[in-house]
Amino acid sequence: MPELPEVETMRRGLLPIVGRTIAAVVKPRCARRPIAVRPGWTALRRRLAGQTVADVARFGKRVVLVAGSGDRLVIEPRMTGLVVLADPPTTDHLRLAIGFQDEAAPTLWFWDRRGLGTVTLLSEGEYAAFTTGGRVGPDALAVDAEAFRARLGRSTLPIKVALLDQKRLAGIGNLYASEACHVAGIDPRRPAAGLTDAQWLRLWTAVRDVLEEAILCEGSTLGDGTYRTALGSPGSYQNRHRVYARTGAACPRCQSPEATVARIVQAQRATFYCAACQA
DNA sequence: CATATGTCCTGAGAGC
DNA sequence: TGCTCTCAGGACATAT
Repeated sequence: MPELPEVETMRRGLLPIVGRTIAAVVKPRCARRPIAVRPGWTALRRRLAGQTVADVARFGKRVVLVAGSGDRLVIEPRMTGLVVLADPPTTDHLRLAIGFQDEAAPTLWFWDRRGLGTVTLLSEGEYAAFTTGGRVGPDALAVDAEAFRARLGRSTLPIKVALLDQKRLAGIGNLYASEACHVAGIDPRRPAAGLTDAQWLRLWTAVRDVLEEAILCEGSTLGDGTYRTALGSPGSYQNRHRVYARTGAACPRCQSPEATVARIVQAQRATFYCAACQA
């Protein structure tokens, strides 16, 4: 499931399209129900065709293609979406194709097996309103320690559940929330509002360290093998997971056979942690 | 307002 | 073997 590091990796892999001119916006044949495209395919074609790609940005877990006009094409991969310049994993589940005037340039594909992803075209003003309007919080890598605490610290929710709330901070998903709590040595069940000063600093640092290390590893390709970089290669951070999906394994910090990774459910999502060293 | 729950979706894997 | 069932979880609508 693409979270901040996976989406940032996609973004970086898409940078070769900056400066290219969009020739066509295509809705691929799709045997299944098409994904949500707002405000509609006709508007996408009319407003994007002929536009130069000025930048490829990221906001939380969304990829943002910035057109020369100022329009932003916001792509949300959600669970199984991929934005690639390479061949998609399969020839079905193709959701969007963008071709460029340079015929040698590869096509940009949005592929999404489960079809939960969305594509939304926003004007410059609409995008500004979206990123500052309170529906989504600031990017998890864009906040300092004080802002990090301010966004999370008033909640009585378990800290791991609060980390998942995109209205507080954008970009952290289920995998990296568990990993960050482990690195910080904090029990994921602890109410956010009860963390100590030292724990807030450790958690802010851990979130940054985990996300940045995962970006360097080009994200996590899980067992289903779905996630790929924009050029089609898998990530490698799954080899460094400390607790995620490692139920029963020895805790990498305790290094003791008695201290094993536990799996619990919080807010209908799996949480992994070590009861021995996460207080 | 804050928090909780149900919904969407496909395919892998378990269990019989 | 082949069927059915469960599960994975990001974001949002709706309920409390």
